[in-house]
Amino acid sequence: MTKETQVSITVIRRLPKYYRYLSELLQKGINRISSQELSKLTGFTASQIRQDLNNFGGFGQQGYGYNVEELHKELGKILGLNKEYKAVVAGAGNLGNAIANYGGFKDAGFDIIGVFSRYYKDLPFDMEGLEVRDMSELEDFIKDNNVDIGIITTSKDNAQKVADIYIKSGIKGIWNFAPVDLVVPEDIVLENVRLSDSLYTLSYFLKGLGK
Amino acid sequence: MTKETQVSITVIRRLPKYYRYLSELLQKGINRISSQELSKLTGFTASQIRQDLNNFGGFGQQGYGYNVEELHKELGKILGLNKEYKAVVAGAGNLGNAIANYGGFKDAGFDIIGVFSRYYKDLPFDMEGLEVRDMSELEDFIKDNNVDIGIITTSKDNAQKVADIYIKSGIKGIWNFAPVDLVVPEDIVLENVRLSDSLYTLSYFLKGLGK
DNA sequence: TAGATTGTTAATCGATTAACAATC
DNA sequence: TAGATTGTTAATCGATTAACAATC
Repeated sequence: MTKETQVSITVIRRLPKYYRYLSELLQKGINRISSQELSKLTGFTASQIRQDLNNFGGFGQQGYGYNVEELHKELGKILGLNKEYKAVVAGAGNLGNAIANYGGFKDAGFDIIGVFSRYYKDLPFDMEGLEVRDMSELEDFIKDNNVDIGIITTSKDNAQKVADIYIKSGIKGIWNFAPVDLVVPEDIVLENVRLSDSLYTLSYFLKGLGK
Repeated sequence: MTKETQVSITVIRRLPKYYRYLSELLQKGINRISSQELSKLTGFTASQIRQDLNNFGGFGQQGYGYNVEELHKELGKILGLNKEYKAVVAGAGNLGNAIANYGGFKDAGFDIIGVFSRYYKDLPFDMEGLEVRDMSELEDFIKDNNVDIGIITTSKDNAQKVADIYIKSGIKGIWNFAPVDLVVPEDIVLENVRLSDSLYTLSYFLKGLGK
């Protein structure tokens, strides 16, 4: 709706870090911060910080800096954290369990309202209060509850199948933990978490150390 | 030791994807691939792929392309996946549990040989066969077993304390899941997994969809 | 050999940094 | 007002893409 020209993904991926530090400052009761101070905290240059923020508007004030509370609120809006999202998890293994039970997402407005598994009949462990449903109910559940986000913590072999169900059911965003590149229509937002890629990167630099 | 001039982090982070597709090709019994075909698979341009690989050597052959098995092996070496690493997990919550029990890391040469918790006395759930030790034993355990990698799945409040123990004990790499920026000496390799950053990024694009 | 595809140099594009006038 | 710090333009740097000679 705004004329706002496409902001680059590199900028977007820095926003959560700004948001995190602003949350801390807010908690500490600090109500003013300059790009230079924010630079010390985040490790980004002051210049870059000002450039980044100015993609979304002039939140600062010359000679003063930025108001912590205001900037925090604005970044929250930009990231969509002022909204409530409903999410489901498909794949009730250890990782699905961890994601479904991590309280921090709920606090940020992401409410996980269902967990689904193919192995409903004999799950290997207790899901800690969260009722685990059979995968066959996934589609109806999403439609009935207007679920926004589908989380995939299945094995890589089942991930695309689950994604297809998500897409068919009208989900808008997929948070994928399976190590596959999912095929999704372009109006579906896909965000991948690549745990082994991250570990391999660590390994690369360890090797450089001569280990 | 090699004269190899510092390869940029953006290149490094693409390597695991190449490696993943080459593993797949290998499994399918395909033994030859061109940069153009690899481009179709990965979504990177053929030109970029050739540039990336040539940071590490000329693995291809004019008129032919790349030998899948050879390139796979070379990338494995570059990423350090031909080595064995010992790792420990600090923080035996849901996420620590998931990481410690995920078999895939073991297969890639990362052996998690210990799990540590502050709440050893009354862990809220069973750790599935993995013995959970008290945090007080962490330092000696690392020294006695020559542990390479320390994984942090504690709350953010305890993460730096754990990192300090890791550093003191001689660990070389830290894989951090806690949402804090850890302070570590520069000879320690630090790799962060930012789950909420990833979720916030998803949220940003969902919002753009008008949700 | 003719065709294909690399390795590499040069051109382009985008992102970061520097600089400074505007202004609180 | 004087000092500080933004917003923004210009300069630099780095990464991606294009092009093509080398060569299998």
